[in-house]
Formats: sequence, C-alpha cells, structure tokens
Amino acid sequence: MQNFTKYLKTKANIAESEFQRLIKKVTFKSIEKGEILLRSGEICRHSFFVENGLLRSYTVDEAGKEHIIQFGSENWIVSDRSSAFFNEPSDLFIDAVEDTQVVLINSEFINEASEISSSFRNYNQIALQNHIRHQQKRINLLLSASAERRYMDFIKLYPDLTLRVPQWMIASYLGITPESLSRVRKELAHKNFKPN
Amino acid sequence: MQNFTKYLKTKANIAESEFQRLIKKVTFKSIEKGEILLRSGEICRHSFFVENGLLRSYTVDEAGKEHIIQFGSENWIVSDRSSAFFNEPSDLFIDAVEDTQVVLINSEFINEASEISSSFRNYNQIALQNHIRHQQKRINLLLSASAERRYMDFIKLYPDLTLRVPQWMIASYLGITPESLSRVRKELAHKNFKPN
DNA sequence: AGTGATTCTTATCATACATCAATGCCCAGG
DNA sequence: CCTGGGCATTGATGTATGATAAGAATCACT
Repeated sequence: MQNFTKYLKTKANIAESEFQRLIKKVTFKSIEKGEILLRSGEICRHSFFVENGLLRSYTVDEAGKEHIIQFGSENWIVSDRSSAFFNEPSDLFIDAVEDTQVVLINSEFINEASEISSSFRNYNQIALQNHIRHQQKRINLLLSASAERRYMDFIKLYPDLTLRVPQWMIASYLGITPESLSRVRKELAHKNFKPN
Repeated sequence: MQNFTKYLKTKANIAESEFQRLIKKVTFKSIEKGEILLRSGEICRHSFFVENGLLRSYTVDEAGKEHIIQFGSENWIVSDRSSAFFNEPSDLFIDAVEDTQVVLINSEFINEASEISSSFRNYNQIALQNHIRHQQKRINLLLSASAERRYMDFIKLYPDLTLRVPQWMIASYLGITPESLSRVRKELAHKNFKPN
C-alpha cells in the first residue's frame, strides 16, 4: 500500500499518529482482470484507490452497449461519487481492466479523516473541484469536437492509457464505435506522414 | 433579494446575526438581456446567484459557434467553478438570456460563510456533489443517447426552461443544430398524435 | 401599425459516423 | 502445436445529423 500511504501522508498531509489510526479503517484487495466491483443498481459503499492496475466505470444502455465514464490507474480514486454521497443506487458498473490492487475506502474513513485533518478536507475539496473541471471539459468536447479531435485530446491527456487500454474501450470513452476509431487512427497516420 | 435571503437563511441555515454580517459582502445588480458577465480568458471572480431572470454559460469554438454549458434561472448559481476555485482564466462566457437580477458572490463571502456556519459548508458540499451528479448524467446522455432522447430528457428535467429559452439555445445545450431540433420536434409531434 | 431583426420551419444536399459482415491477427489454454 | 476467442482493420452500405438556403412566423422597437 505504498501509494496509498504516500497519498495520505504526502498529498493529504496526514501525520504519522493519525495515519496509524486511519489506516485501520481501510482494507486492501487484489482484483482480477474483469472482476466487477460495483454493479448498476447497487449503492456505492466504497471508493477504490488504485494501488496499481487499472479500473474503469461505465454505464450499460438499453441496447446493452457500454459507455465508459472514467478510467482510473495508479493513484486515482474510482467511485460513483453521487451514489456514495447521496446513498442512492448507482447506475454505474466498475470493473478491472487489468489485474489491480485497490484500497477500499468507505464513508467512515472519509468522515474520520476529514475530522482529523484540515489538509485532508482541503485535499478532498480540490479533488472535487478537479472532478468538476474535468467533466466540464469533457462535456464541452462532446458538444463541440469531432471524433478525431476528441481522440487527439485523449492521447494528449492520457498517453499512458492510450497504450494500456484496448482501443474499443477508448472508443467507448470517446462516444464512437471501435470501427470509427480505427478509421480515425488511419487518417491521422496518413496525415502525419504526408508533409504539406 | 428575497430569494437570496431565503437561500441563506433557510437552505444554508444562517442565523440572523450572521446574516447581517454576511450580507454586506455581496452586491446586487440588474442585468439587461444580452449583457455579458464573464468572458473567456477572464478569471471568474464572482459567482452569480439569480434572483430572477435567466443566465447561461457557454463556450465559443474556433468556428465561432456557441456551446451552452449551463442555464441558471431563479435560485441557481451560475459561475465557472474551476476558474473561480483555481484562479485560472475561464474558457466560458456568461450572459443574460433575459433581463436578470443577480447577487454577486465572491470568494471572500464563501470563505467567511464557510467559517461562520457548518450548515453553509454542508450546503456547499451538497451543491458540489449535485453538480458532479448532473454533469455525469449529461456526459452519459451525450455518449449514449440520440438527439431525440436527449431532448425528451431536457423537457422532462427543465419544463420551465423549455418554454423560456429560445430553441436554438436548447439545441446548443443538446449538442445539435437548431434545424435538427426542429426536425426532432416535428417527429415527436407526429408520434404523439398517431395512436399505435 | 410598420419595419427590420430574430427565430423557427422546411427542403435539398452533404457528410460524419454507425452498422453489418468478412478477414486477419494475436496469444492463452488445452 | 493447434485452436478458439477477443481484438483490430477494412469495405460496403445505411442513417442521423450537419450545412446551406429560402420562406414563414414572431418579436422588438420606433
């Protein structure tokens, strides 16, 4: 749990004594590729801090198609914030794209850490605001940009994921079909070799 | 400022004495239809609480097209949260869809209210979480739903706005052209009159 | 009331992207 | 090894939505 420890101590600035107390509240778990951590309809009772590996959250529409909402690799927290915060059934699934080790964080942990540490509160606040900023950018891209632009933006923002994640998942994240993404890539390859 | 007063006293549960102190921090302003409150590139130094009337926030792409991010009518707060929180230049515009009366809220107000009142902190937290939930739903719709479904969802969620806002703005919010929205509406009208 | 500006509709044509289907690739498990 | 199930690519074709343009309707301001 080195990453999680570092997250608490460095990022959220939790002191050693408080750390010892908090660490008892969380549990560690190894997840196999494909294993499902949250299903639509359930209430999201844990947030998942990714020690290593890769998670994704996604919805499934009436036609059975998946639409990826979020990827989370090392040091990211994957969760359905709304479900966890409001205690409502989630409409997301969360599963593992790779074999993954996670730290399970429940609301008890969050509350206690918030009480103990103002810098944790602060860090949490920043995380929320970042989430909003990120979502807003994504909405704007979905409203205004072509598949190609969205893909280029994705590569730039997540060069690591571009390599680790199968293309059909990237397509799903971008809101296009795998076939379309394949074609977009082909075009981009052409452009980059043709000097003009 | 009845609505704003009610918002502070009832929703955020601010006591009278504290209210008197806080109210000095805000300013009241009447905005004409079309007036611009925030421009892309500026830092968003105020959030706008809508007493009455209607605001919108939107981006403008390279082709000069507007893409509406948010509407805000009575009792809503319109802002670029990211810009305000992180002190970064915004990429949004905010202007008035109707003649509007707003209360200008700056970060000083937020900080002070947060210090004074735990229920204000709490209310603020809920607002953030609601924002995230709302954005996530919108992302999911943009990823998965047709223009028609998105429009129906909009009507259901904002029956009032559907009447007050010109259609081309709704189209912009939905990520389609006004012409497409017109077609969608025509089709919906047909369906509703044909029993089958 | 009149006139010009916005907004909405309708029609035609254009295009980005989806769908369907076939092929080849890779590599995981017997 | 071989073999089968994901995955990526490619081609043919379909469709929802965009672009353009024109007319009709509505609104706003003198």
